[in-house]
Amino acid sequence: MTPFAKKVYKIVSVIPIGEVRTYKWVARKAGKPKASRAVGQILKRNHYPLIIPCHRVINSNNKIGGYVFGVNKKKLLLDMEKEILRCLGTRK
DNA sequence: CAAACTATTCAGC
DNA sequence: GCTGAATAGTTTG
Repeated sequence: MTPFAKKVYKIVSVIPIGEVRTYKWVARKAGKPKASRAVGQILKRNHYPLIIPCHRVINSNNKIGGYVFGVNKKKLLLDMEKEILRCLGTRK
């Protein structure tokens, strides 16, 4: 576990459901605004996918970068989380 | 330690 | 909108 990775994990795990953050945003929070690519790599090779909502981390322009299970799955995942929020919030 | 790789980002056209 | 170059960190040898 590298220090930078640790920061990234913590930051990403703080992202709320239904929200998305960009690699740049995470990198900036980690203290390395230029390490956006490194962030993506860490998420890709992370050993704790359960505590790291990597599907909530996308590139700029709200575009999905990549995903081990497929970009389409990632997109659906985000949409699914929105429905979860709707269930919890409006309790509909 | 150095080289290669990467789910990116920015600038130029 | 697409192509090319640059940045920083992880991983592997």
